[in-house]
Amino acid sequence: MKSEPDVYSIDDLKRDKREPWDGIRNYQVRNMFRDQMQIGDLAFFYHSNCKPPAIVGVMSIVSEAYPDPTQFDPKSRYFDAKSDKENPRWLLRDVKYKRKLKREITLQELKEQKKLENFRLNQRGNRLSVIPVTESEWNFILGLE
DNA sequence: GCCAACGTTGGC
DNA sequence: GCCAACGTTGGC
Repeated sequence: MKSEPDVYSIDDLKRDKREPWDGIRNYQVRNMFRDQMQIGDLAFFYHSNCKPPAIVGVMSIVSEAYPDPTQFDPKSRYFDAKSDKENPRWLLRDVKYKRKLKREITLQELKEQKKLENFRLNQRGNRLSVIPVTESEWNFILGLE
């Protein structure tokens, strides 16, 4: 799961311990939140749009999917005037801090790994901010730590 | 700052 | 339903 560190970083999550992962405005990600995730699932925290982009920590999914309140807040940058309270368009899940990696695993390093050729993060043009990770990819990446 | 690779919007 | 124009993401 990607976040820009100057907006919300792994250290922010370490401080907050638990946080709603709000601001998702992409239908594919919305559907993943709704259908694919389960409470207890683990996720990597990825710092995007920074130097260097890297996987920096591990967190867990700790809630079911529920409506993202920022879509109804006109003051929020994530406000969506077309969303309806009766039928909310955007969902989120709460995540909980688990740990920081012992060291950052940079995108560059991930791209150098033959075993991660098919990893979605490594594929060009991939702009999804939440990306599925297979169990073998997960274990391999943790082995790089 | 550039730009590739999307996703979204809206006219037709 | 098509597609041009526009907006966004995010690596570089």
